[in-house]
Amino acid sequence: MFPDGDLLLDATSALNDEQRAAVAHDGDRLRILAGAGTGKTTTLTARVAWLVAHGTPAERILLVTFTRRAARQMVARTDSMLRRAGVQGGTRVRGGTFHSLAHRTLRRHAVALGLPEGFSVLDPADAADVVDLVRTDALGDRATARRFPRKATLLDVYSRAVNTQRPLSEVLEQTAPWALDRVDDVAEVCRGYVARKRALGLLDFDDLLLHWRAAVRHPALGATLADEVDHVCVDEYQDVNALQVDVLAALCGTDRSEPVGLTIVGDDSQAVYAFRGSSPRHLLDADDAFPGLHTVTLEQNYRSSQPLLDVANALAAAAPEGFSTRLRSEQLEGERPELVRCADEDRQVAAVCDRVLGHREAGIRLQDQAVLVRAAHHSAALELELGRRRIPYVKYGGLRFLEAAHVKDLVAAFRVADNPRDELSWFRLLQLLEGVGPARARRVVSALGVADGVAENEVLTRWPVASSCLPSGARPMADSLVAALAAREGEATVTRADRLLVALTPVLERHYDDAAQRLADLGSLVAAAEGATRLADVAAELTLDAPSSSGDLAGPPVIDDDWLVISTVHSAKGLEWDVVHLLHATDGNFPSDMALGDRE
DNA sequence: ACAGCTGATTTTTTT
DNA sequence: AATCAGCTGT
Repeated sequence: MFPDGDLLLDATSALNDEQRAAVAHDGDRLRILAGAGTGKTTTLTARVAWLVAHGTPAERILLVTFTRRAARQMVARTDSMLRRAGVQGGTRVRGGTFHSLAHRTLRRHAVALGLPEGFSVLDPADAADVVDLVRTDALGDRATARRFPRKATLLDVYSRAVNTQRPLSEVLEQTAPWALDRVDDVAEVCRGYVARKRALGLLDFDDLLLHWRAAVRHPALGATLADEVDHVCVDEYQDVNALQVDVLAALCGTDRSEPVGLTIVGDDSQAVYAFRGSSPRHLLDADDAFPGLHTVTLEQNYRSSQPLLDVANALAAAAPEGFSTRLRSEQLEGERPELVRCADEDRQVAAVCDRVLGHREAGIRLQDQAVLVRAAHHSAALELELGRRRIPYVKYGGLRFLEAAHVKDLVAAFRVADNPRDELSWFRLLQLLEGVGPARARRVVSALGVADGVAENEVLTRWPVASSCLPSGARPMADSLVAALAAREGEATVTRADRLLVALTPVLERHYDDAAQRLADLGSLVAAAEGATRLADVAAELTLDAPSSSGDLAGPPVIDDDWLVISTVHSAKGLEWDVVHLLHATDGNFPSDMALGDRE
């Protein structure tokens, strides 16, 4: 019955020779070095189709990506290809980001792994809040000559130490050298953070990977997990870190009874996540980790003209090591990139606006143009001017929807509604009230018995007692908020979400100067609760599968049906436009001067 | 004792 | 622009 001729034909008919060699490789260790714009997604999709045509059930193929967008796109494309070829229903490729796959695995096997069954996942901002709690506990008001590292920096230091398995002092020297004289305090905060996470049943992003690794290395459970998979495909392999390689090595290890195949795709010249422990070394040295690895290189570029690629090739050739793929295009004619010198930021903004409009006059929609920046705040001046000129735009990267303070407030309400023992969310909510700061919030939380194992349904019954810790001015708002927390029989999740928003509204109005603007965002968060069974799931889903811009959740801009894209370079990887404007192409930004500390 | 304010300080990129 | 440390008024 196999191979399935139609499927194969559909998958491979439009491929070039390089791509076909990759797709039809008949071995179970394949590395595809795919330069930018060489049809990587097409090739990987076709590879999946080829595997299915040769007998691998689609649902036993695991597709691992780094971003939710890539995961969605890849799964959708393989799905439609399989459907077109008439492969029978129920067969969907399993796909997701490293972190979301880890999350799913840990949820299913929490008990076997010794994790609390209802563990919650901390996004980096939540994690920073935990660090903040721990820091005040651990340090008290120890007098200091110098400023102590901020909570986000502390978290970064901790995370790097975990991901790279290096001593704290070494990491600190690299990331926050000015605080070296306080290693002991930093270490104490880290220890407190770990203890607190354990006590509260919380996992941060690093923990997801750590426990996933433990799961696949577990003698019995690891075998079960590997038995569910026949082939693993990993995209953007140049961005994996040591922990992720460990997971793959365990899953696809040679000691499995049924060998699990592996296809990795990457491009060492597109490695941009070294700051979070990734290293293109893992792509370069993949043949050590996976013996018998076969390599195919894709250099035929379909995105750009040759003059543009010449510039990219020249830059890449200067890299001290790596595969140095050379991109070629069939489109030999074309313009070279234009370097526009601007005397100051105002003139840069004006120049970009004029060019964007000029291109639109020439028939290129705003959607087919993009402005790329190295750091999210680099576009601030441009955004102001776009606003003045009424040019609609969507921004990717930078502050995420879920990181905005007011969004976190509503999410905290969602979480408490589902799980009244969520100490962190209580703590956050209470401090929104007038006259309530860390100290009072702490007292209320402890009066509720949140920390000391009071049954979930009993927490709210303690409210009348606990609320006596609040100043009288805060009482009415607090009471109505708590009244909204209780679930009602047969009530839809969206209705409940909306009720929470209504109760929270006066609180937010008092707390934020620009409340009107902030409240406008929150309707879409309530809408996201549609169809979810638990409110906390809305938060968890969004934590790991966050919309990449507020636009994703709020819908496209209202003014127009065409809009310009502003994106960080990081968020733009893999996308393409007809015209791209790069802001601040100056020393210190490309590359960032913060990345110039060492040779790499 | 505490919340909330003020002025100084720091500032990349993201799962 | 967000965060932090120290200050001030309740």
